[in-house]
Amino acid sequence: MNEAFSYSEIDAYVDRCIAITPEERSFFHSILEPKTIERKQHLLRAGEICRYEYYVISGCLRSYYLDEKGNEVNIMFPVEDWWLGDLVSFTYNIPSSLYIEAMEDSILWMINQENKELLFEKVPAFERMFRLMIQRSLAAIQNRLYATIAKTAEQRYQEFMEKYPAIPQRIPQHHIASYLGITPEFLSKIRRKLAS
Amino acid sequence: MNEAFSYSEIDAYVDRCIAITPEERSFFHSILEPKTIERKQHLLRAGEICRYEYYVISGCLRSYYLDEKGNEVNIMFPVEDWWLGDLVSFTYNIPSSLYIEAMEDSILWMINQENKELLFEKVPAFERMFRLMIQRSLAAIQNRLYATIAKTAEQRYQEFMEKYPAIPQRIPQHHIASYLGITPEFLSKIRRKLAS
DNA sequence: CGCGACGTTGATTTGCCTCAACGATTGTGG
DNA sequence: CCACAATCGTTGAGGCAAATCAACGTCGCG
Repeated sequence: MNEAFSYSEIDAYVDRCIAITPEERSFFHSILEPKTIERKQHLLRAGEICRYEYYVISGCLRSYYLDEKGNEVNIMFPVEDWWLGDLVSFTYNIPSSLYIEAMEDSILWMINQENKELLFEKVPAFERMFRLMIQRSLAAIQNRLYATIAKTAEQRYQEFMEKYPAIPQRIPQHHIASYLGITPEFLSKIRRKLAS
Repeated sequence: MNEAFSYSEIDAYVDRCIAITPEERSFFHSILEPKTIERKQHLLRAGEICRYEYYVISGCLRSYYLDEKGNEVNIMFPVEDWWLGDLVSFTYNIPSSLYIEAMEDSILWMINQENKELLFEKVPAFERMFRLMIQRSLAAIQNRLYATIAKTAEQRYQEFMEKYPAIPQRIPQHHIASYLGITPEFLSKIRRKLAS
């Protein structure tokens, strides 16, 4: 394992959620597996079972699915200090409907189902950490749903730019349009309008 | 406490998620508080802190928020065997942005923040049960978001009818329209089209 | 250089909203 | 038990947000 795989980021993440002993931390470290992925490569494809949950040390990815017309619909753009994976596929061992593609060369920690269970048994506090993580995801996706239902594309775009000002530098605009639930052409028109 | 407050439904719910001992079950029962609410009464209003999580023994409710124009936007229609509450408000003790109204006279179990923590300490398996519950909520709301982004109102209505065929008998149509993110008038037109 | 990926622009179409009006049903007080 | 209001669903005309389609300019890169 090379030195790009530092525990410091993920340790800081853990410390923000729960308090653990040095021994518990060591055990946690022991079940983390390193993973690197190059730009344009896929971490997961629809139909595969998602065997891991991933923590992003560095890099940028996108998760998406294909709608019935075959259009890619972007779900999220995980960057540094985010967790990602297909929780449903991972938990129930069923084929995923998601694709995950690296948008930049990325460095990740990964943890498999069996070891995650083991971790929960040995250190129940981690059950809490993951519950808190899911809870935050739930809150975030709820807000996104309400925005999609009740707000215009222009408002959603402005909120996206406020919330994730760094993402547009790393992700092509047409992918952001897809995330917002609009066409690239329409996003372009929104930007023109806002610029004037 | 009268006999309408039966443990059998919630016990069955627990048993579907985790295995516990009779003593653990007794402790769980000891922290449940009974609650009845009449049709048209509110269980929660925006601005209040959500002090409880609720399990529905019987009845039907709706949770909604007000968008910036003051329109009610329905979020879910909890019925028998569902959990509800405002997780964000409950967890972080911040004012809720949700309203919860009973659509029928309803019978609930409720559990407060302090006792929930106590439960997690005494019986860690419950941390798992709540994690699984949140996980299912997350999966459900994700699907709803993707449907809202990528599908037409007609498709969403048909999926709603397949998934919750019993709800339309209990909830007025204009509330279902709001849940689907469309106007009552447009839902009416969709129904006319589908009927022919 | 030439090709593919990306963003922009304009013309046209469509999904859904707004507003206004109108029955049908339910509920409620006199 | 009736009268009346409130609630709920429907219908139609018109309008707007956003999609579709097609064309074009730019940039980075093999």
